[in-house]
Amino acid sequence: MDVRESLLKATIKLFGEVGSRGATTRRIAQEAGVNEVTLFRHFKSKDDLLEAALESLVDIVAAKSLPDNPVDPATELADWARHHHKHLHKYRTLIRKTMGEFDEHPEMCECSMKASTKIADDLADYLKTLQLRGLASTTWKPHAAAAMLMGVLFSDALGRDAMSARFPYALRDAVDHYVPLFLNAIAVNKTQTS
Amino acid sequence: MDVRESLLKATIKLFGEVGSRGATTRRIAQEAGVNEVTLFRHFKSKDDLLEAALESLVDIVAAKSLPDNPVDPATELADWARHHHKHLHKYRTLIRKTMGEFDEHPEMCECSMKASTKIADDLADYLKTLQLRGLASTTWKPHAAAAMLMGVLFSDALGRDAMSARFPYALRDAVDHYVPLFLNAIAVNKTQTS
DNA sequence: AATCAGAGCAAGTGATTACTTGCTTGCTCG
DNA sequence: CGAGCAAGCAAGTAATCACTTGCTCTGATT
Repeated sequence: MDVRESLLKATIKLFGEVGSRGATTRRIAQEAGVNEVTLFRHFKSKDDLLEAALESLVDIVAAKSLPDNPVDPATELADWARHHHKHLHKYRTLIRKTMGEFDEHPEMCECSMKASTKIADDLADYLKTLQLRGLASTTWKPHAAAAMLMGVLFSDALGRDAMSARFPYALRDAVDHYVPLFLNAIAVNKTQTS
Repeated sequence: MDVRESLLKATIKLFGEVGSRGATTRRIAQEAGVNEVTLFRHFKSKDDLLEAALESLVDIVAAKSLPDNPVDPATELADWARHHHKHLHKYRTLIRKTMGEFDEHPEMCECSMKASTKIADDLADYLKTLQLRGLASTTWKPHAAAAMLMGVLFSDALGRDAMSARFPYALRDAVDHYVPLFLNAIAVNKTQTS
């Protein structure tokens, strides 16, 4: 594996475990299996490395999107929610660290925020289409509804290991509890699929 | 003001700004207007001080609770949501830092998690009462619904300064968008109040 | 065979960290 | 007056941090 690539990978891993101040250049180099000096030959500073590492990760998350032409909102939203809930949970420690360091290093976290905003916009667009086609009520704002679904997925994925009492149902069943509630919230016309 | 008290206050302020690793004992002492040595005469270590500081803060949040006997769910939930949304937003930087440091210092954050769990339990109890009295649908689990409302308040309060595009409405109006959606979600019987 | 870029290694820089020690100062209570 | 306690102050400890310098080695290319 490329030296630069393994440095980025090691940085992401350590940053998720111990944050930017805990991920020392020595530990990163050791984790990547290279000399510390080599690290500084590839990146001009630690901040430079951190920024590059976070940017390299964002590409992965952007993938999954909702269909332009809604056919079965219940199923489509459930699939979408399951996908993003899984991702949020997988990267939960890293996301927690990113949030904690936002106020000190906003430029470092900017790409993460952009990714999250893009996902929210996609969802809001989809919800607006539902409204336009008469598949859902029109009493709510798409961005507010999007915030609602994303909010519960986010806080579940990030909070269930810290506050297990707040989420007394299995991780894999979580989305099945939230999506029906959300469908009620936006008043989707019931179109049973089986 | 008491020396110990001003140390706790300074710790909370700095921790919210720069996290535990950034809040050095020197800066804390300076912020509190006391000598660094005095800090160590009151707290045996920096970790000891941090834990005491976070604990001293939790008492404030516990206050507001929902009525045992629901009369007007729409108004009661809106009041409750506004109150907690305000608190979450006020302490957003501190909460972000706490989340970021959870994996490294879980014992330090435990009291925060307990406070959050208590609030969620209160809400879940209230929602269960709504179900028992026939004021809402019974197709959902109280904890899942509670997670939904708290989730959107949480992610709005913590995310709107970092991702303003995701929340294209004023902070003060946010709750007014979320609560109607939530009332739909749990299918509260419409009881207009005016 | 000669060259040269990329990586390792040993050592060291100056700054900063949490925390300690020894001593002095000032306030309060009897 | 005098005892005792709480705080300030100067200085120092050992560790760790990001980052640099100078040199050596290796392997591919020309």
